[in-house]
Amino acid sequence: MTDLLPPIQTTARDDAVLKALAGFVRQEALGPGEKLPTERILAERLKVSRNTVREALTRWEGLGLVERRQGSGTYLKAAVSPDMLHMPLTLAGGNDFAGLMSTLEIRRALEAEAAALCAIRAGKAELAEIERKLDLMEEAFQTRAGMSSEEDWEFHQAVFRASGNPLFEQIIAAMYEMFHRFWEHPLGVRDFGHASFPYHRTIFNCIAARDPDGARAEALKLIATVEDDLKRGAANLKLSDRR
Amino acid sequence: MTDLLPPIQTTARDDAVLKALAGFVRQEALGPGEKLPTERILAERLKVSRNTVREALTRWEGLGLVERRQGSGTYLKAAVSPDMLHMPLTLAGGNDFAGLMSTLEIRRALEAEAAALCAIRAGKAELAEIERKLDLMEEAFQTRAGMSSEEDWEFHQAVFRASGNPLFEQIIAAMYEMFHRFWEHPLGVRDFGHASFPYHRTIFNCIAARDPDGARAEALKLIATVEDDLKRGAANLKLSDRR
DNA sequence: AGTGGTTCAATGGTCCAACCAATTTCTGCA
DNA sequence: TGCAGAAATTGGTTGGACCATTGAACCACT
Repeated sequence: MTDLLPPIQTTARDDAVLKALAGFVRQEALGPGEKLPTERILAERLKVSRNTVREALTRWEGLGLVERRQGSGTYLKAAVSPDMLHMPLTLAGGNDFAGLMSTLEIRRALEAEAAALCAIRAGKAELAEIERKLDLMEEAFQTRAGMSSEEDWEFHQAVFRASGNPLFEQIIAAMYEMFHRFWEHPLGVRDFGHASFPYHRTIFNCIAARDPDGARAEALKLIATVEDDLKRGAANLKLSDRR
Repeated sequence: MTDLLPPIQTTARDDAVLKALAGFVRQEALGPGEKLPTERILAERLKVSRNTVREALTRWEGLGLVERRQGSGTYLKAAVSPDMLHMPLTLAGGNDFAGLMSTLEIRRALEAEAAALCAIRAGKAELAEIERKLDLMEEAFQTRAGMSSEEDWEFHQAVFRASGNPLFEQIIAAMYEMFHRFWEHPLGVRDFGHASFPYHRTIFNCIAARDPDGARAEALKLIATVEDDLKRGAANLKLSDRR
């Protein structure tokens, strides 16, 4: 019945500090990379203890909004506005074949959707950026005769960014991280990722042609090749070297 | 060239504290709701200052893993294992409607995939559980003449669980939480969710019939109705009451 | 001019010892 | 037995101190 009676907040110093700090960042128009006031100065200005300031900054650090460098200062790592919404996502993934497949299933769903949305929404600038990343990737592929994780990932990121939905990039980044956490060497499959190579351009072509369904289909094919590689790798070494 | 020279880590007390604490939780087999040692005790046992312990716990609190109650103690809020991946999602606010649509786009991608996987993998027990939740939801719909968030969510959860991939439930739970944080009152749409009602059963029918493509299609229709409700709501009150 | 070493102030990281505020537990009276 | 008040427990806050790292200024030497 009385569900809408949130407990009153008699003490919430850290939150108050963060609110004030967010306001300060906005007023000063601070962007990523810029340095914000010293802990000691903040403590003095806000009339709270330095410990309280530190707890507040620890929160922001945990959210990836801020980076603290001892001896140097505290720097903004992302754009911060007073009305942001944070939702911590903690994934308890198993470090085994099933875990890898789990991340791939998520990627399959999200990459397909993101590619389709991208085909609908990407502007000219975003399109150009994607093509640039694609060229870089293809060049790296020719030069080093193999897939480059770095350039490959940057291409995908460009697509996610152009999807107009920031959540895609963030969530898939988590999947990517889980995937790479124990994929230090390619599971014995020497040409891991080779098969996925051509689909990068086909995805881009569909996006450039404003063909959402095509983009989705090509993205699905790409993920399918990765799943295939993974299964081959699992068969190869039977996952004996668990991390 | 020398890309593989990561900066060395000379100090990382709080991380060490969290690692130790995670190990403790695992060894003691502590679950959600259970109380963990006092800050003072932790400080003494780990031979670190209480301040350090507090910074570590502040991190976990920010991640939603733990809840601190003054005068009472610190309690686990979620299962915690030493090898978890934390990925704070942050939605740069501004426009409420855009934020809601962002979460819905993720849901569209994941719910469709989960429903399809569920149609392939669900066992008899899982199928029965889903149907039970469906019955409960339909009963609540008749009784209260409206969608019930609670029973509706439980139905979807049952589907995700039966998908065989725990990541679906975890990620969509985060989306669900974000969605409800925006949607404190139903945006002026009195029959929000009504249109989605019939699709719950059609989804279940497809799953029971082992029809992945059908399940995916019905899930997409369901999300489409929610998006529709949302757009209606946005048009209604023109988003004048920004939080 | 430039290279490398030294000094020194600024800054985040840690520690300590109190005290405050909310909660829980215990105690003693009715 | 029941309950109000005292006492202990626990997270929240404060202030002050010191350590470790950083970066800039300065200096000596080539």
